[in-house]
Amino acid sequence: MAEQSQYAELVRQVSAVGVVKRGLSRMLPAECPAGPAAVLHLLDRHGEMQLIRLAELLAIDTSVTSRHVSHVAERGWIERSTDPCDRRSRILRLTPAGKELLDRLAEHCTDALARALDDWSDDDVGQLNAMLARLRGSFSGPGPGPRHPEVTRTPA
Amino acid sequence: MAEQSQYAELVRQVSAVGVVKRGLSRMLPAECPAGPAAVLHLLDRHGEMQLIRLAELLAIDTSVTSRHVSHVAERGWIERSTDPCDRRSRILRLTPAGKELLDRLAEHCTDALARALDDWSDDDVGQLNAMLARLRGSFSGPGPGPRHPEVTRTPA
DNA sequence: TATTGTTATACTCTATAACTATA
DNA sequence: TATAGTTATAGAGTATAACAATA
Repeated sequence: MAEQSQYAELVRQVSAVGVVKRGLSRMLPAECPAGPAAVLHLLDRHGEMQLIRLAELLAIDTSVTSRHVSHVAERGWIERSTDPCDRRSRILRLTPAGKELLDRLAEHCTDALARALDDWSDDDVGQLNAMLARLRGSFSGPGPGPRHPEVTRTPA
Repeated sequence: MAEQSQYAELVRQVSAVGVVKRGLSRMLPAECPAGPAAVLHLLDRHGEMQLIRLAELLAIDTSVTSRHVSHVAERGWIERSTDPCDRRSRILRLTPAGKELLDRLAEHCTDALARALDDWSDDDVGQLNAMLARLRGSFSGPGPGPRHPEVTRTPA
């Protein structure tokens, strides 16, 4: 159990991760922004899957996932085939073109990250990855609690 | 210097921090979303300052900062007084009402975080904070490199 | 009736660019 | 001319709700 000042600092640090995200986004081509890129990455890493599972891995709503998926499907980077076992669902699979794009992005991002993080050891990055994964786990668990209650509002 | 697989994982982890950010946002009242809340927090922590300095601390554009500041100023949580030394700039200062709101938010968030992170030690949180700060530093430095170049685009 | 996926709508956060007022 | 701040516009990302098709 940590102290309150640590929590406040954590909230600030998490908010400020936005700068890093935007930095990473700028490495991506306009045609394939961060959301769609994450779709390609997960399909490559975990293999073909249904949309609902993809949404779980992305930790976002299925409606949003559906749009990202449409984006990459329209460009031929993935294909959607109807599941013969359950014709409601569609199987999402990376195409060779998608794999090519992904490899190109990975290479490009690696170069840029290697420059930005040249003083980070492999172990440093591994530790940060582990802590972020743990943080996410702590938040997806029983839920972070209810929405903030009543606020004494100053009239607009 | 870390390996490529670690970088790829880092990109995913950073993207996925969004879940945590949204979890934190849900703790906030509708009247004071995350952006404005960060303004209050920084003014409390660093004392009165100009908008341009606030934008630096938030690591966002001054135009965006200006809107967040207007949001909290309209609700009486901060006051903007013209700097007598330089009448172009305005001094931003937390009001007692703003301080009250902030304390209420801090208490509420601390409770929720204490529940979500009950198995994190003070040291764990401190380490994560330090690594996130370092990560941000690595990205604000000489710049993460140029935008992604040409993409062999599949016709839409 | 429940589930998979899609679409419509709205909100937050952000950047770029054009503008005002002051230095 | 340059700087502090504001506003207009646009884009990415998200959630909620309503909907279609299938189970």
